[in-house]
Amino acid sequence: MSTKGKVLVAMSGGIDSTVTALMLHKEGYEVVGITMKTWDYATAGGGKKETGCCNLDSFNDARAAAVEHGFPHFILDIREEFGDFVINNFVDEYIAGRTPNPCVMCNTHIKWSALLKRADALGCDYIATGHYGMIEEENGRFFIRKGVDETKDQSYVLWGLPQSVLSRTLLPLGGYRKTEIRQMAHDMGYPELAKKSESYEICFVPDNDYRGFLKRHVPDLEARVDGGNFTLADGTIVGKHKGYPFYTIGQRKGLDIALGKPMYVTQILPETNTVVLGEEEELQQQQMLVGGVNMVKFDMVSDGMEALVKIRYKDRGTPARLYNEAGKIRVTFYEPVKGIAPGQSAVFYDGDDVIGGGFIHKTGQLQA
RNA sequence: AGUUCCAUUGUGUAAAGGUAGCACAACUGAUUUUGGUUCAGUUAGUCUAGGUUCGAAUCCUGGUGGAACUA
Repeated sequence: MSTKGKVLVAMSGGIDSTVTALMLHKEGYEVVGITMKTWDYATAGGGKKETGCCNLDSFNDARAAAVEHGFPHFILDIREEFGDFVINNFVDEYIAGRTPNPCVMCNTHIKWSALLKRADALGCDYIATGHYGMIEEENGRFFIRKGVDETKDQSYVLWGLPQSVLSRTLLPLGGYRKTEIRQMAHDMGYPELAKKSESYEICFVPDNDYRGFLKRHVPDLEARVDGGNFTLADGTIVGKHKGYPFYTIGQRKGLDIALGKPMYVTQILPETNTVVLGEEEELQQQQMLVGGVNMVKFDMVSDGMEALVKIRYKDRGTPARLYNEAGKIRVTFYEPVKGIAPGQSAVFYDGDDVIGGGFIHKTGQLQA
């Protein structure tokens, strides 16, 4: 019956993953659904989220779809690994004065390995998710290509996946546009899914208040860091802030300081609990150093290689050249880029293909 | 305890007798599988008590508060 193979599909209960499962089922794959429990919503409060990469709220929907179409569905409790890794890393990074991207950490270190482990146990050939991206193979390497729908492309959050995982991953939505997926959900008999709004927010911060989450998670943090100085680049003190972990590079809103011009956070200095503010031009950087690199399309960066580099999720990318530098990659942009935040992911593209990616280590003029 | 100057939304500033406006901040919404950005919209002010005037932020008097100068 499974002419195409057996596939474990990560189902959140949202529109994208549900359509993914049904699409593969229709195509003749033997589908097994799985919903990962990453975080305990009962204790976290909130819960009006709809589709998402990792929420449990609509896990009943996932199960219902599986039952209706006659394939099995499991729940996988990965709260422990998720908490130990993703949440601790998230907190540690902010305390280090950096800006983490927990979705990337989860995809790279938790979600796919948990899926793969389960896939092996269940005898599945593949794993699949509802990400908007495509997996291609060339010269013996598997890589991710941007989804056809540029506005929904999620290749950015998948840069960390190793070859061993990519070779067994299916991303069936990558060739479609979101509007087509909505139509499919509708046609497949899930009109209410088709209407669900997009998810946002970090899955373990349902109220969208990461500052509050940090305070609750590290009880003495607030008292320890409250009342540091806002300064300008030249060191002039212009005000008091609520503690360096509660700010991020490029931030404009919430500074509660009126200087007549829009001011942005340009530097975070944990050692002195100082947050440096500057005008828009001061956010511009033309170089950065990227560490923790995972190569995807190619097995290495050749010095001077040209690439389109994204420094945040919704970023059209900026042309740059890449150079190897002591185990890291130095990126030199062709033009200044605004608000590069250490801790965020940098993803290198060759056209629509992900060459590789890493974490932004530092920015600014670097010694060559 | 003398003289002078000043007082306008949360902050900084416009309005030289005729609709109190701008920037920043704040709030709300749109956008977004991270943070952030961006966009749209909203709120909110003439220190106080009198006077002149058809009409006062604006002119006059007292008060209050701040700044500069005076021995």
